[in-house]
Amino acid sequence: MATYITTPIYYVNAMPHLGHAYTTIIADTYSRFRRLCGDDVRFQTGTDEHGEKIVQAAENEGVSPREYVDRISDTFLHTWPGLAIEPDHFIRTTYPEHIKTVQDILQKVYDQGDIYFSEYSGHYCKGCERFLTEKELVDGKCPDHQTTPEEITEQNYFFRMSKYQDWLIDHIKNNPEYITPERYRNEVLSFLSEPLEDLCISRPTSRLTWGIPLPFDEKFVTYVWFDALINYLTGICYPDGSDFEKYWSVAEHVIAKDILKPHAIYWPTMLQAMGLPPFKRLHVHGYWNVDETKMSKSIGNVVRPGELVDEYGVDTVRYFLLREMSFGLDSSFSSDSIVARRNSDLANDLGNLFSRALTMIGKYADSKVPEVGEATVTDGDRELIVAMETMIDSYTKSMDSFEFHKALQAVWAVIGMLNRFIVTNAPWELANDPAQAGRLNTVLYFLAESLRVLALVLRPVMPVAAGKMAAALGMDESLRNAVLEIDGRWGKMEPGTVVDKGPQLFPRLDKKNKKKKAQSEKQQKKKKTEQTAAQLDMEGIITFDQFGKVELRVAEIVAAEKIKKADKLLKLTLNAPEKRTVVAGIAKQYSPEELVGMKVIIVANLKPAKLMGVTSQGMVLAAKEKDEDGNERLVLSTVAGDIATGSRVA
RNA sequence: GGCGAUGUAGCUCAGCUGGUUAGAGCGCACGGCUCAUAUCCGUGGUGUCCGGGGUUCAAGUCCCUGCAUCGCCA
Repeated sequence: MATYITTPIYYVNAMPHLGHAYTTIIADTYSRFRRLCGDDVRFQTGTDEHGEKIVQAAENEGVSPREYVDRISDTFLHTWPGLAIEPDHFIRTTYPEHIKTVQDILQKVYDQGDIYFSEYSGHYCKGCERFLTEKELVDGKCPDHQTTPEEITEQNYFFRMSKYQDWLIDHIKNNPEYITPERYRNEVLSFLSEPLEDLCISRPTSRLTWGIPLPFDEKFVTYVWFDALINYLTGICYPDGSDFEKYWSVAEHVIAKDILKPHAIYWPTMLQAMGLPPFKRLHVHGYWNVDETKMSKSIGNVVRPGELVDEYGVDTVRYFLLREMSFGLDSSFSSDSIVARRNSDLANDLGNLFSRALTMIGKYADSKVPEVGEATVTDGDRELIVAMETMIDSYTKSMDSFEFHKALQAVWAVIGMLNRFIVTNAPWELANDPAQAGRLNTVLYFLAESLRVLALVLRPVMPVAAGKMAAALGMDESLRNAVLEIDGRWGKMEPGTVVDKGPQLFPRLDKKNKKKKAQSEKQQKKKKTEQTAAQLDMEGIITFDQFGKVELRVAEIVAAEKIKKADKLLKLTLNAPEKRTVVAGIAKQYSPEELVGMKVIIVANLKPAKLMGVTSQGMVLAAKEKDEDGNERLVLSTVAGDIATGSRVA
C-alpha cells in the first residue's frame, strides 16, 4: 500500500504558530503510523507565496517579494525538525516546476472551455480584497468592514465550477469518508444544496503582479486557488513521473476548518475538470484556543512552537496536542493543561512504569530479559496478552480514522493495566523466595515484552521518547523499521536481551524540580518586579518594564464610518500593518471622510472589547482637554513625519 | 434572518438505534505497597444529565418550546 499525506501550504505572511504546528504534527504522526503499517509513504508540506498580502508585507519591510518569501519560507522549513517532523518533500509555489504545471493545467482547462472570460461588475471591498456578492451586502455595506464597497467593473477569468456541482454532491454522498469528521461533511453538503457560483480565478496585472501569469492572457495572473491547491499535484511531479502514478490515488489532505470550502468544493471540481480522480480523504480539524481566547496576532497570544519545545520537550508537545484535542473540535491550550498531561500521563503512568520495570529487570535478572517459564504462566498473564492485542487493534482503527485521542486512550488503558500487573504480582516478593524464581522470570519477561510493544505503538506520536525506550530495551535497531503486523505480535522480545535503564524518560515538571529552577527564578524575578511595580503604582509611577508592555504602533486609517445609535463612536479600519478594526470615541470631532489616510498611534496589544456590537482590537490615542464650559476637545495623536505603518512607537 | 451543532460530576469529556442503582480521566479525601520519577494500587463522595412542557409502562436518550454558546449560510 501507498499513502500520500499533505498539510496545506502555509501562507508566508505570518510566522509559524501553534496551529501550523498542530496540522503538521498530525500529518507527520499519520505518516509515521502508515510507515509502521508497512506503507510506502510520501508526506508533503510547504509554503504558499503569491498574492497581494505578500507584496504588502514585503513593502513594509522594504525588501522585494522574492527576498521576503525566501526568508519566511525558510523559517517554516527550519521549524519542522525541531518538532521531529520529517516531511519527504517541501514545496514552494514559487518553484519553477510548480509555476509551469499550474500554467499547463490552466491552458488545458481553458482549451476545453471550462475557463471563460467575463466582465464582472461588482462591489469591491478593499478590506476583503475581493468582490462581494449582492447577497452578502448588509444595507449596501460589507458586513465585515462596515464600509460601502466600490463599484468596480473588471474583466476576469472564471472557472465553471457550477458545471461540476451535481457530480460533487454525488461523490460526497457516495463516499462517507471523503470528508471527515462528519460535521464538516454535513456543512459542505448543506452549502452545496444551494446553486454554486463560478469561481473567479484571475487578477489583472494592473492590480497584482506577484502571481503566476495566465498562459492564455499575459495581462492577468492566477488568483489563489488555481495556484495554491495545485501544489498537491506538482509535489508529486504531475503529470509525469512514477510518484504521481503511485501516490495520487491515495492522497489525503489535512486542513484546519478555515479552508474547508476551497478543499472540499473548489479542489474536487478543479480535479474533475482536469480529468483527474478526486483525492481519497480530507481530514478537517478545529482551532486551538489559547487561554480561552482564539489565538490571534492582534491579541498577541500567539504560541510559538519553538518556545513550547524549549520548555516542555518535543515529545510532550506532540503528545499533548494529539491527546488533548478531539480531532475536529476546538480545544484549549494552556501551560497548566500541558503540565498536567505531562505529569500524570507521561511522568507518572508511562515514565514511572518504564522506570520500575527496567529497575527490576536490572536488580532481579542482572539486566537480561529472562525466559518465560511456561509452567508458571497464569490466566492473568494471558489476559494481558489479549489486552495488548485488543489495544493494537483499536489503536490501529483510531489512528487510521484520525482519532488520535482515542488511539492514545487505548494505549494508556494498557499502561494502567501494566501498573496493576506489577502490584498484583509483586516481583519484589517473588524475588525473596527462591522457589518462585520461574514465576519471577515470567513476570519480568511480560513486562519487558509489553514495554517493547508500547515503544512500537508510541513511535508515531513520540518519536524521540519511543527511540529512547527502544534503545533502553536493547531493541533500537530492530524497532526502527518495524512493521506493526509482525513486530506488534506478542513474544518478539528475545530472552537474553540486555536492557539499560538510562535517564528518566519524562521527569516530572513542577516548581521544586531543579530543571525548572531557571524558570522559577524567572518567575521570582517577575514577582519581585511586580511587587515594586505595585509600590510604584501607589505613587502613580510606572516602571520602564510596565511601559514596555504597552505596544504602541503607527497605523493608517483605511476606512471609517459612524456606528449607529452611538453619537461619539466611529468604527475605524486600520492597517497596522495587518488589518484591524478599532472603535474610537471621536465622532464629534472628526468626520469619517477626513480620517481616511491619516496615520495615527494605536495601542496594539489592548485586550479586545465589544462596543455597540463591534469588536475593537486596540485603541487610538488622542489628546483631550476641557474648556471652562466643560466641553471636551479632542485631537488625534499622529506622527510628525512619514513612517511605515506598523512601526513601533517607544 | 435561515440551517445546523452543542449544553451531562469542580475541570475535560464518553454515553449507538429510549430500558436495571448515569460513566471515564484529571483534581479532591482516606487506606495500602515499596520495585519505581513523593511515583503505583485500592476505596469514596458529589450530578435538578441547561429551563419548561409533551409522547411512553419507561427519556440524559424521542417531540415541541425557551435560554445560552458556537459554526455555516444569508
